[in-house]
Formats: sequence, C-alpha cells, structure tokens
Amino acid sequence: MAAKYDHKAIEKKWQKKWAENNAFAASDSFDKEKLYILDMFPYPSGAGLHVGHVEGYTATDIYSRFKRMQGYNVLHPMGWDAFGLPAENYAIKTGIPPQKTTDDAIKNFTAQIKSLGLSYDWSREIGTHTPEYYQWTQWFFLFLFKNGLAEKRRAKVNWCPRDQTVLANEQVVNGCCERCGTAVIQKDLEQWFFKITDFADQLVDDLDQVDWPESTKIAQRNWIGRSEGAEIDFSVTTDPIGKKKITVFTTRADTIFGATYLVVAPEHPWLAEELAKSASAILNKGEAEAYIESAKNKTDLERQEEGKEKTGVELKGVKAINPANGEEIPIFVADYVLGGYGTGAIMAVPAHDERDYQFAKKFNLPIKEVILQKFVDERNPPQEGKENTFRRIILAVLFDPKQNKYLCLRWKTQPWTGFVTGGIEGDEDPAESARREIAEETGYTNVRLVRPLGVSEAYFFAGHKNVNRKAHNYMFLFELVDDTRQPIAPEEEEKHEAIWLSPEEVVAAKLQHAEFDVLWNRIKTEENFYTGYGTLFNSGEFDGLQSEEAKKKIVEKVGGKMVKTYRLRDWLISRQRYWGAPIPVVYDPEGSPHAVPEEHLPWMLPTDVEFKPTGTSPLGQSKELLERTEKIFGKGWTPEIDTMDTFVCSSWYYFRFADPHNAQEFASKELIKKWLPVDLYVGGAEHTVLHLMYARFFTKVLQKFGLINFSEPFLKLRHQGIILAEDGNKMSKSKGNVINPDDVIAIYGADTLRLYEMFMGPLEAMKPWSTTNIIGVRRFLERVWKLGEFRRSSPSGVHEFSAENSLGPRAVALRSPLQDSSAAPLTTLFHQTVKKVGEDIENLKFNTAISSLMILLNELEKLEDVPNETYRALLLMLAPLAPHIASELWEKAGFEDEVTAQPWPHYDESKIVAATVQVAVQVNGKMRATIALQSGIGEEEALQAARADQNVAKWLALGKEERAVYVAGKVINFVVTSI
RNA sequence: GCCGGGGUGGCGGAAUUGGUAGACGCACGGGACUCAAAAUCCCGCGAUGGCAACAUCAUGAGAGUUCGAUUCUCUCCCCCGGCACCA
Repeated sequence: MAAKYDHKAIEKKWQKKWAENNAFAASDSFDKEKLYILDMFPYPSGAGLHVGHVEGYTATDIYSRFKRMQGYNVLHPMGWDAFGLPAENYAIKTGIPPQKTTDDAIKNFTAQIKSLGLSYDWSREIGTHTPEYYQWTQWFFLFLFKNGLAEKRRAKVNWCPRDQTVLANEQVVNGCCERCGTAVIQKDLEQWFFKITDFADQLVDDLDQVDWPESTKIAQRNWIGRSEGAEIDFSVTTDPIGKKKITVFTTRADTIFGATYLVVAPEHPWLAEELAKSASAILNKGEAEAYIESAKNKTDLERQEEGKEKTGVELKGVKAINPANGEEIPIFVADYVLGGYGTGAIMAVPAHDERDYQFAKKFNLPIKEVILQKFVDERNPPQEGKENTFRRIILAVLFDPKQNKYLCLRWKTQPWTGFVTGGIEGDEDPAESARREIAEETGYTNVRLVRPLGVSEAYFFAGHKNVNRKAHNYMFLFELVDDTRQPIAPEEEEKHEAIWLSPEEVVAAKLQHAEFDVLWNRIKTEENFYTGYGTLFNSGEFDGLQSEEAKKKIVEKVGGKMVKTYRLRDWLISRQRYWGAPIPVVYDPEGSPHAVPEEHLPWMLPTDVEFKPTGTSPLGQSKELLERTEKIFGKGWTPEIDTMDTFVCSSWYYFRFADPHNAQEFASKELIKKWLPVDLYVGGAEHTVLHLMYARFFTKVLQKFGLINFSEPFLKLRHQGIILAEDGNKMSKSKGNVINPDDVIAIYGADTLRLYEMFMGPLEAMKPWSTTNIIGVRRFLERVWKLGEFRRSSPSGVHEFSAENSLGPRAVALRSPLQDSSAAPLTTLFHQTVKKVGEDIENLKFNTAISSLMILLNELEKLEDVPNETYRALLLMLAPLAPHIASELWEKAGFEDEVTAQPWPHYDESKIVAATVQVAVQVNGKMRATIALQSGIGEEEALQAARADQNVAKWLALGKEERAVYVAGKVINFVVTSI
C-alpha cells in the first residue's frame, strides 16, 4: 500500500532531525576547503518573513547544500539586525519595550526560517541587540575614535521632525526621511562622524577586484562621485595683488577663457569674511545677507520644488580677475553652488555648462563660446586607394529672423542643396572666411555672427566627385541684418542660385552632408551650450588645442593644481533614538569627550527610559546611565546620550559569524583568516550603496591597521529580484496583496515553495507571484514521489495497479523492477542533465536547473525500467533544491546514510554526445528540413544526406547551388542562386 | 536630464564565441477514467492559409552587416531601477 506525499509530516521529520544533529554546522577544523556563503541578515520585523526573504535564502541554501555535496566546508550562518526604528516606534505607540517585541519577532522569524528547511549553522546565531554583540560594535567605535576616524563636530545635518532624529545623507530620499516620508530639515548640531571619505579612493578602486553586478559597482562609484579637476585661484579687485583670492574647483579648465562670471556658495568663508568687515567692499551687503539667510533656511525639499530655477545675488562693487586673460568678471552668490563640494566656488562658463547657462540667461550675463564641438563623420569612411588630402572647409548658415527662413545654395548642375560652403584661405580666421563666402556666393554683406556651431572632421564631397578629401569643417550661424544684396561675380551666379527655405523646407530638402545633420540639430536647439570636449578657440595662445591637452596646459599657466574631489561625505552615525547601540563616550565636566575604557564594555543600554520622543535622546532621561557615569568617572561627568546608526551594527557582523561566541575579541584573527572574506553574498538591491559601502569601509579600516589582510569583504555579490504581488504591484499590507510564506507552506509544503520561487525566473529578475503556477512544481514533486512509490511497491518485479495509489497509465507502464543495466536507456539525457544541473546551480540559474530535472523525469516516466543509478542521481540532484522530499525518498529507497551527506553525482563527458544528431537544413537561410545524422559524420556525407531530403531537393532544384555552409551537428545551409 | 537593466506566445519564462525561436511550467482546447466531478493520464496549443505535405509571417519599430540575426552595429519608441544643481 502506497503512502501519500504528506509534506507536513515529512518536512517536520527532517527538520527535527537536522536540528537535533546541528547537521549543517561549519567545521572549524578546516580539513576541507572552506566556503563562506552569506545572506544579508534580516531586520526581525513584526510582520514576519516575506516571500522576498524566502527567495534569497533559498538561493544561498541550495548553493550551500550543493557545495557541501561537492565536499566543501561551508559556513552558512543566520542572525538578526535587531536594532532599529520600527520596534521603537511601536514602543512609543504601545509602551511595549523594544526588547520584548524584538525578541518575539526573532522567535517568529526563527520558526519561519526553520520551516523552510534552510541549512543554517544555528550554533552561530547572533543578534546585534545583545550586549554580547554590541559590546563589539562599541569596540569598533572606540577603535575608529582612537585612530582618528571618528570625531564629533558641528555640522549642518538632516533632521527628521517626525522621527526626531538626524539622518545620514544616504537615508534622505528626495528630501524626505527614508523611513517615514516626512520632509527633512537642516539643523546645526554636534554629531559623531566616521571619516569614510579618507577611504574614498580605495572604495572606488577596489571595486575592480570584486565579482559584483556591474550596476551595483556603478551605483557605488556614482555615490562616491570622484571627479578629477583643478583648483584655480581668482584674485579679487578689493585686493588685486594681495593674498585674498577665491579658489574655484573645475573639471573644465579648458573652458577658462569662457568664464564670464564667478559664483560662490552662500556658506563660502570668503564671503562671510567680506561681509563681516565694517567697511565691506560689497555695496549691496544687505541684499546679499538676506539671500544667504533665505538659502540657509531652505529644506532640501523646497530646493527640489524650485527645480532648476536659479537664484542668486550679484556682489556689487567687487570683481574677480580671470587669471587666464586678466578680465574682470562679476561675482555672484547663488545656492546652485554647494558649499560642501569642491571649494564652494566656481568659475561660471555659460557656453559650456548647463547650469551656468541657465543662470546667465536669467541674469542676462554674457555667454562666450570657447569650445567647438568636434564631430567625426562615420558615414563617409576613408576609401582605400583614393586621394586623401586635408582641407579646411567652412560651412555657414544664414538666417533671416524677419522671415524665419534659412539661406541655402542650390547647385544648378546637380540636384543638391546645401548651406553656404567655402574654403579657408591661408591663415584667415574661420568666421571671417564664412563672412567672405556668404558675400561672394550670395551677395549678402551685412550679416552678424550669432554663434559658431562646431567643428568637424569628415571625409567630404562638396557636390563634386572628389570623394575622400579629409576636411576640417568649421560651422557658423549668421543672421541677416538687412536684406540689401550686392551684385556677385557672374560665374557664381552661373553655378548656383541662392534660395530661402523655411525650417520645414530645409528638413524636406534632405541636405546630403552628414555635417548638415549636426548643423541643423545645433541650429534648431534653443539651448546654446555645448558641454562636450572639442577644439579650443577664442582662447588666446591655446586656440586649436583639444580639450584634454588644453586642460593641463592652462592649469599650468594660471598656476592651478590638479585635485580630486568627491561627492561622498563623512558618515554621520549619531541617532537621537533609544533602540540602538549606545555610543561609548563620556564627557568630562568641561565637556570634552573621552572614550569609555574597554573594560567597561558592553556600555549597557539603560532600561529606565520612556520612549516618547522629546527632540533629545531618550537616554538623557536615564538616571541609571548618569549614575553609572558618575560612579566610574567622577562627579560632573556626563554620558553621551545618542545611539549609533544601525548600519554600524551591520557593517561588521560577517566577521562575528567566524567566531560568534568570542568574549575576548570581535572574532579571533585566526578564524577570520580562515573563514573570511565572504565567498558569496546574496541580498536585496536596496542595499546597493548604504550597507555595502559601510561594510567595505569597516573592512578597509581593519586592513589599514593590520587586523586583517584583505580589503574587500564580499568577493561575489548577487541581488535577488523583487517578488511582486499577483496584480503586478509591489506587495504591501495596505493593498492587501501580500503572500505569506506560512500559508504557502501549509498548503503546498516548504519544498514546493522553495522550488516554485526558484522556478519563477532568474534570481535577479523582478517577477510577479502566481498562485496558479505554483501547482506546476507541486505536481512535479508528486510525480517524483510517485516514481519512488512505484519502485518500492513492486519488489517482485510486478506492479499491481490499484485505485488507491492513484497511479495512472503512465505509472502503470513502469512495470519492471529496478535494476542496474549497462545499456541503460536515456544515457545521453542522464549525463546531460547531471552536467546541466550542476552548472546551473553553480551559476545560480536555478530556474533552468529545475526545468532540466523536469525533462529528465518526463522521460523516466516513459520507461519500463528506471535504473538504480539514475534514480539515485535524480534524488541527489533534487537534494539541494527540495531537501525534505529527497531525504525521505532516499531513506525509503534504502540507500545508504542521508542524501544531504552524499557526494554530488558525476557525469561522463563521453556519454553526453548522442549517437545521432538532428541537423537543420536551410536553403538560402530558410529552414527546409531537419535530418538525423550520425554524430561523427564527415561534411561531404552530411551534405549528400541533406541533398537527398525530398523537400531540400525540391528547393535546390529551383536554382543553382553555389556553395554550402556546414556547421557540424548544428546546421547545413545551401546557398543557391535562382535561375 | 544622466547612468544602469529590459521589451520573445494568452501568462511566467527558455535559447546569445551568430546556427532548428518559443525548452520547462501555467492557462486553454480535445480525449481516456468516473454515475458525475475533482485528481490523474494521453493528445494538441505563436499567427495566417491549406484535408495534408507544406508555405508565408513572427523575438518593441526601422535600417545595416552576414550564407544565416532574438543574439552584432546604428537610429528611434516604450517600460523598470538608481542618481539628480557634485562644477
């Protein structure tokens, strides 16, 4: 009598067994090669585990089990990122202490995770909220403090009025608090910072060493925002020869001749000093001060709402001197220049920077172009064997603003229309050449240069046959001032006529030069700025140089220096909250900070506090903390009452797993050396910058001071995608579309849930949940079960069908007893499957691994005889994916030991190639037949066989066979010319 | 705006040193079993035409390279994610 696939009983049985034996404990003996496979540990929220957790955890679990079967010593731990705002906010609402809600949530999470059959080493469980853990978080703080990497300073910080705490830059999203969505305001406060900026270069450079998603690396690089530029001093007219200079930061020193004004940030020290003087040179002091005040009070959100609308005030009575050409230019204060970036001052080049351009437009400031856009025409490549002479050509566009029409020349002998074209004579100025050409060819002499449009290098034909002349083309836009026309030379008149075209007509004329596309695009755009690199002009001695080269030479000439700047700011870690690790610092009666000596760690989080937010830290209410401080350090000493950002706790937890119970160190050097770095790290993409950057920072600090000998904590990183609700939206409590893993496990079982989430699609993809699709993997497991049942119920070799075990005809066909046979059926498929499943799991492509197993099962069910070896291997391959059912079937089959402790099956490379292969036959690239060929067959024979096919022959007969392309084992293509 | 990722049947998705597009699963249709249903099993399933053999079209749109393009190149459209006054 056959047993039903009772997932509840089976899963309970094996989970209990694994727990009792701590079956997946990592061994600190290191007789086998180690592998550290880590999940981003969860915040134990009251809502419990969601299906997104399940996805990531299942992926690492499968990989861990697979690697154990391959003989690795795998460290696969789990813990709790247990400090944080939700528990505290809940406490504020209900009065229930965070300690209790957190512990309850951890219990719930643990039960849920265990019900998934995940193979964690539970003996290494950690929680960041336990004193045994946070004492080491505090140790790290002190370590940074002692090494000058943690310091308290007054700074403008992001303050969330609702959560009553400061936020790191990274925790401000669109000017709002990441957690509660309240608009963040700026406050001036004394706060603790970690000096992550000291490691900015290393944080960028070391990204090259790790196997991470490219998008994550790019996001980190962008966040750090390293840019290489120059600092250049501009003197001011108040003190033209003295030392009072404004240093600007620029990445575009090549545009310095186009600097038409200078801008300082409202916070700029020079400005503050200048305004503070009793006899300030600034004439409109009041106006400037009012502007600075209003800029200070703006929230990020208000700035955002203003969009890119520029504001600012000119500082009247003071000018800056452009060191490149000695020109005096006005100075503005404007908040589009940020005090905290670069030097807080810029030279504004409106012709070559979008923001400067907008500002200049609004305040009516001159725009001076100094870079010609360079354009290389790829459509007319140089031609082999043709003359290739370099010529300087001028292209000009004449615009009549009264008519809104453009002047073109139409060649009378050829169907070609274009803007005025000509050559540059001698060392004539290109703009002058253009003016001359317009006059000579059209007769219009009274024209005004609006702006240059660029310069191009192209292989050119100017309406003639001389193709392949490499030309250097300058492009200009002129405007007609008055339409009086002078007579022009008769031969010009003969050659072409001047015609006026409306913009629509210009487009319709399909101007043939590639340059004209560029020309036309530049004419059309209202925005008259170009931010790319190009050739310098209007730049004195630097005319004709390319941007790259000009930068260096100009910086040298004006006495600037090359510098690197970063967007990254130091990490603000103070939080005015209760539920976090206390900052282990005390203040002497004078108010200077002192480290709490290590022997007093853990510096305990007091419990005698209310949770209601008051704007100052809850720890300030604790009598116990104050008394403790005075008792240890003396009367008048006070404790630091802020706690640490929870990201501090999670920046080092991966070290603790190597040695989780160590009371002397955060982890022993020896065990760190053996287990770290993490070989595979899997978690959500929401941690692209925050957690991953901070963790890398901590690792680099430890390396710098010689505590570890590697610089990157996570060698390989992968993100699991988001699982959407069935309706395609994000799952959310308010939408009521959340799938609870507990419910799925109750109905279908943990194995089905695991398998389904892996079968949904690629790990990293965003994919919607489907309650109908999950039935497919459940059916698959049922059929595996049935296959096992059938084998057991027929020990004598004859299986009696009975309605009871609901075996259908397909299973009835499984008649014979199992036996090992050297001429086993499906040999090729079997070996292919073992290879494919192994490779897919290695590459975390679980969806296709599962599909391969399904294919194998489909074929096995058709057999009358399932060989022992095949069945064994099927269970072995299933073991990492669906460990409970695999274990149960393994035991029932009477195989040795436990399936999870077996080695991964081997495949035989020589048996992967089938004896005959299906080869596609095409005629002129169109599929006409598929034929079966011996796999080792020669080309001639293959072609003969293909020609013999009826349908192929039919198509070949329609023309003359020119040649044939033969790709062994894949395709034959006959190239036929039709008669 | 900038930087990433993507667009393939009714649906989730397979397939890329260029070589039979749609594996596997879901849904759907037909059949077997059943008094009936569920479950299970068998067959079919991109579109159009055809009894069929087969033919034509088809991987967001359009061009290009090639004997051959979902895969490579260019242009454009749309969706998702991140950053956003960073000089």
